[in-house]
Amino acid sequence: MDKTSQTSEQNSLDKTYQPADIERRWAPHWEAQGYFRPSGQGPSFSQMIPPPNVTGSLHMGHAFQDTIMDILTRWHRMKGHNTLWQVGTDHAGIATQMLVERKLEAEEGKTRHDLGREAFLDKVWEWKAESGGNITRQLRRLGASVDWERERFTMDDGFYKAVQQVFIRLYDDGLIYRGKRLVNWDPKLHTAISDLEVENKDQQGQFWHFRYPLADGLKTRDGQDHLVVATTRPETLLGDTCVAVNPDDERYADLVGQHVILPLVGRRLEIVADEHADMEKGSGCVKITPAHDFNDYEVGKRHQQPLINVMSLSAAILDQAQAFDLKGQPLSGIDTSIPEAYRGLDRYEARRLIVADMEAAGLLEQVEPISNTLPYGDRSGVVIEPLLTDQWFVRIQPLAEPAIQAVEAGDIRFVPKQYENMYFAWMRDIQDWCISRQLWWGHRIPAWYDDQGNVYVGSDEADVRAKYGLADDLTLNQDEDVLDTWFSSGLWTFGTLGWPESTEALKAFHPTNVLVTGFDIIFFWVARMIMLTLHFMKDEQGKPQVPFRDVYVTGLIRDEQGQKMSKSKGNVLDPLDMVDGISLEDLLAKRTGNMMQPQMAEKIAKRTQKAFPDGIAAHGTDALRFTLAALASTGRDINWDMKRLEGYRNFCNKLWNAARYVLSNAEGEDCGQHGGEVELTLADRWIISRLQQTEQSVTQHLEQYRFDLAANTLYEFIWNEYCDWYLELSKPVLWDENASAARLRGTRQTLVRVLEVTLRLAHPIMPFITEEIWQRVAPLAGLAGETIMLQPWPQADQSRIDAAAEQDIEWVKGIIVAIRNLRAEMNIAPGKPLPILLYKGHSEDLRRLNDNRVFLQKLAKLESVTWVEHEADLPMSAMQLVGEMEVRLPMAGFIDKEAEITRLSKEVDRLGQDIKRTEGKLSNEAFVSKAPEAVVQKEQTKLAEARQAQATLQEQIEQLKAL
RNA sequence: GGGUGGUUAGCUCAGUUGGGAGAGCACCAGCCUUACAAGCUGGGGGUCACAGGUUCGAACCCUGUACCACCCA
Repeated sequence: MDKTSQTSEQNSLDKTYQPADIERRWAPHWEAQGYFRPSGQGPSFSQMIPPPNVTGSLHMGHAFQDTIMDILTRWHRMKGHNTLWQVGTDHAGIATQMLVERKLEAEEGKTRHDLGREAFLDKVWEWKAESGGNITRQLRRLGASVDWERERFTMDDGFYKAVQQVFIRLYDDGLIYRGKRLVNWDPKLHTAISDLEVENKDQQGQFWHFRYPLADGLKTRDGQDHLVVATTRPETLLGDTCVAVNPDDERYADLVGQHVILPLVGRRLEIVADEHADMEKGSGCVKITPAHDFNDYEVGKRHQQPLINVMSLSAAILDQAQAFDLKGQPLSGIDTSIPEAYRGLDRYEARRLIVADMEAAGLLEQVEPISNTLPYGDRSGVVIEPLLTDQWFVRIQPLAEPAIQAVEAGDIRFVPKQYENMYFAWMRDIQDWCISRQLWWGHRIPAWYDDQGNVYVGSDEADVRAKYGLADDLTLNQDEDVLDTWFSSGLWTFGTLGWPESTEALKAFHPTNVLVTGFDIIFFWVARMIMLTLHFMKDEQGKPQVPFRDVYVTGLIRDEQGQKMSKSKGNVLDPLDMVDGISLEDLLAKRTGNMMQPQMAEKIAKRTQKAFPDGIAAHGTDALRFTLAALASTGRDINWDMKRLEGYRNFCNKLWNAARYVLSNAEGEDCGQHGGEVELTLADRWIISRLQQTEQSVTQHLEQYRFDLAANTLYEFIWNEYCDWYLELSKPVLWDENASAARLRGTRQTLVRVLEVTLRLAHPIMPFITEEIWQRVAPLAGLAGETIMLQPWPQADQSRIDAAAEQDIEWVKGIIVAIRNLRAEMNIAPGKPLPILLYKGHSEDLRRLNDNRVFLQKLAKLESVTWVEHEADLPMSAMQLVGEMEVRLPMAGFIDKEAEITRLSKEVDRLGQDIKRTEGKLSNEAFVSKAPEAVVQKEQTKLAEARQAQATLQEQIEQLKAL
């Protein structure tokens, strides 16, 4: 884009702020100019985007985090740092595979097995090519200043190499092992999942109490010929191997070592003594099914029990059970037959039938309704089954230890700090991590097997043969499984910078400075990145490197009702719909189309119609970003509020119009950019002073990750100080035909320069509008530069903080507000010129009056201001106090006597309450003697002032009454 | 059951070593005042969840309770 054409085509800015056109011009321009690349100069600042799912789209949570990351990036870039924000996407194994499978089913009526592995993977890549641009398009629209030239994808060859390396090294270090273990098995998706992908849901369930007959004619102490065990999953009965009683339970002490007969099956089950049996619960006996329950597995291990698996990968009952020892080796000599009636039944059908059969056999003692929790797969939504399968695991303990220490030692800092506890709690109770997934889409495990089932780990077949000295004719088959997606994303910070090569990028940008992410992902990702990075990355002294210094944890964006946004609830908001706007029809189509549960569509449509009867208006990217920044407080939940967005869109408009005012008064005029004598008015010195404090404050808030406070500070300064007061104060100067050239120059210069600095301060939050305006304002401020985004970050100049000017302006504002009050309460038209008297003023008041008479007359619309020395010169008048000075408006023609008395009485009452409270404090001996001197002093001053003001007003009332 | 966070104006939320309760939006009244009606001016509105405690003084610190949310079992 040609910059000059852009500025010269239009002579003035549009009357209202039109973000769409501005944003579409600047985003591609910045990128094309290469402004997003690291400068190669100055200290490094780097962060990695948490890679979103490549085929997904950004939701509000992403927009929130990406905005924060961009604020940090732009801020550091302006501070002159060598800034890298690295972007990329994640292959998201299970999510993407499911999506493509569904599409395949819908479009071709085929399953992935119909296609075969290779053809299916081609389909996934096709889909990625088609939809993978979504995310990056959205990021660009949000103004994200990421270095697109370094964009990475977790399935890129280079990254895959890093993943392989990590796997191989961990295996060689003995930190990865393979074994037949119980895992969380998803019977619908046919894959193992990690504990983190399991969602536990409360529900009302049933506890079936079964009688297991004692073998060999034995009886319990109280004469029963059976033990009672209870279960929520009767179908697992088929895989029972023993019954446990508590070692301290005297009721069954003499039965330990004896047997019961497993009903329906007929197997003899040993009675074992184990702590796991809870004496208080039910009968105190518990059936043990080591192959189908995590707790039972541990019990079985303690008592050398076999593992008897009775379920298929689809959670149906097998035709014949499989028995294994604790090492996962097949066991012979155990009766693994399953009664014919149950063979092939789905787990729930089997449950019904087994309960019925037990009841028929008189072995069902009772059915107890209980509240329990069931584990669901977070992707499939079906109940997870603990299942004995061959899987790969990471031995986590040796990795967790240093990862805990890194946070304890402060090498990694969580912001807000409270999240460290969450991290510690999880890390200290961490289990080995199952990293294999029975999927096709993902990083294939670099392990090969020979016909004997021996395992060889290496980067490819040739490497394996060389490494293990295998004969060329030995047949090798690669493991069919892929790695958990989080295994690869755990390498994100260094894998994207070229590791395992020792690259310049790694040297410059690792460790990264900060990670911005949601708390829901601390375990999934943050913890794993810390563990893996510490293990693999060492600095030049060989000290383990952290992946990032700070972890800034954001809250979760919810809808207006505080509900989590989700596709199935139909309450998701696309950040770009906030930006561009969307009609109700399109929004409905978006929310109800392509649903996993179409029956929800009607309900969602209704809700959507109610929440957005007119669709969503366009607000622009800057307004969205500002809103997100303003919402970024330390809380855990953030309820999205369209009203806030609207408010901040209005704020953009305010800034826009302020710029229009400044430009209309400065363009083509002498703004001091070429030198010349400059005279600064009180208002000029005041706004410059306030600007320094704003710079200081915004910078400090950004340093502390308080984006909300930074945004508030900017809002406050721009609207309530620059616009409300300074622009108004500049008018009397600019419109004064007799104003000196130096004075005009000073005011124009201040208008322009303060705006220019403010734009830079606001740029990280609102990149587009600030750039657009800056292009016009910068030359007037005597600055050259291609873009605001490479200008220096403003630095406060302490010498320009001017307390005297601030006090004087407060005085001016006090008088103006007093007069506005009088007008409003006396119902006097805003434009009617008023004659004002000032009485009982001090010499300081007189000085201020003389200095600021013009400001007062213009801004308060005064006919005259008269300084009165003697009471005799005062006509009857309405009154407002400014400090001790009385601002008086003669009543003739303006004032309703009764109304004025009422108004003053209200004020007297209010002061009375203040006085009472302050007197109470000061009459408290303990307060006066124990509170700090300054606090007591303050209260005393306050009391004196309030008393005096009250007396003055009271006197005024008396005088009015006497009239 | 264990843990964490929260409860402040009608709504969404600030409140930084304890010292006169704030913002935006909404509401009421008046204004097209030559940057802005996406605006200007003025105004009403809160037992800071509840109960104790510490303190001269508590929205803030401590204890307990209730409710909400999330995490874990």
